[in-house]
Amino acid sequence: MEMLNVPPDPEADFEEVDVQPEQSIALFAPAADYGSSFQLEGYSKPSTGMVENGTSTSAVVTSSKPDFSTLKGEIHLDNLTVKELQETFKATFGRETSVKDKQWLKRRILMGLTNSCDFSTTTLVIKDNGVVKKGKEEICNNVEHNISMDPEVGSTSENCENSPTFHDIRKENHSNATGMESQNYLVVDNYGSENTNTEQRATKRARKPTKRYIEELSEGESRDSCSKLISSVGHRAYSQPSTNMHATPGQKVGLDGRWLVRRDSLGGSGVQVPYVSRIRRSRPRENFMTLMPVTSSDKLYSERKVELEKELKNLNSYEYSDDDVVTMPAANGRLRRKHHRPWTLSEVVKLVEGVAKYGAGRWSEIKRLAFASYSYRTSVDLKDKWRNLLRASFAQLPAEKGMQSSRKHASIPIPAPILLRVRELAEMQAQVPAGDTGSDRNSAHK
DNA sequence: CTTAGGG
DNA sequence: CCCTAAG
Repeated sequence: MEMLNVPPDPEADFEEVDVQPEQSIALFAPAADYGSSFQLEGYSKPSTGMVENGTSTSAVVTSSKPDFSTLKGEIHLDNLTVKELQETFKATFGRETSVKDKQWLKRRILMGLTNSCDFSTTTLVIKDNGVVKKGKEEICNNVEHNISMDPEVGSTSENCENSPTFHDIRKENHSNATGMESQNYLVVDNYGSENTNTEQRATKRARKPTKRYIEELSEGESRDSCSKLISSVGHRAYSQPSTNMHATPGQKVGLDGRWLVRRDSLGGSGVQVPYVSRIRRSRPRENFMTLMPVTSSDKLYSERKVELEKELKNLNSYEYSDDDVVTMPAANGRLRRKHHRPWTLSEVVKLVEGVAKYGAGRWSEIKRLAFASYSYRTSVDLKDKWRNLLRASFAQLPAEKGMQSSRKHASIPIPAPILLRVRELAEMQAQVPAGDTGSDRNSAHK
């Protein structure tokens, strides 16, 4: 999605624009990135705290908006001269560059300061259209060394083989055309796309964080960054991109988190966690904006906004039109939807009978045969309810006083006889472990 | 699509 | 009741 969401052309430039002949290597930052960033603050005037995190990045990106410039220590790459950019580059990568393309320099520096799991390539010498290595062992050693400092990064051998160098060289061969005209596009978008691409190769073997993790992390952090931004404290290290939607509603960045991808490392593991929006969980509509070709960015953004508003409206109307859907405040303050359909006694009885007949675990079967008329009960619901019944029965029966506590898991007070029956079934089925065809149980139970 | 389990 | 990894 991220790929689709960004303008077609500018985005491809991760390979195309970025990988310019002379410096395909520079993509990758010094190994201990955070470390070096911090050091930078010490001796490198231009790069002081500049862009080691998303907030700063968006600050740079949205430099047309003065709001960010108030952040102490922030430097807008946009405002730097070529020479200054070159100095920053040097401070960042530990080597000189003769590139005069500001856009290119800016992007490199952004990447350099934001990547956290890449390796130093300073042992490489860049020359004309090629990359000359000082020696393979040397590089690998270097990589190894870096890895040893970061136990979470993937295998050494892979990193040597899949060194960014080779990828980049390869890429630059097949596409270089679209290049420059895209330069005026949002850096953030480029940033995002690069992340996506880089992620694929750099962390190929790392386990992908779950969608949920990503979303929740994103949410938490965007909240974070908002507050941090407002208070404007000096903690750049943890603030995140996609901030001030409030300050600048028409802002290109972040009305919809889906076209932002930030590059964070997951608990220092080097796994990259994209920044996503959690607005909608259902399937996207077919002709959703994100699939539209981009012609004019102004048009794009306004339409996006409209679309977003629609989306929100749908969401709301849905929640309020459906009797069974209520929003409940969750512990963390967010709203959570809940379909609450209290189990009726007859349903419980049906369930218990179903279990008796077909056996616990055959939820879909029970649902199909005994709950045909209760479309809202899914097999998962049955399973959940059974679990709760078990808990209730074992917790409550020994002493009839447990009544109150047992309701914790049961929507309705379950009559003791039923609970007894539940328990009976549970014990019986525990003795005769499943694995046979339900028919046995069926007959066994009259 | 189901199941099983954690949240 | 929700979510999601496994199968």
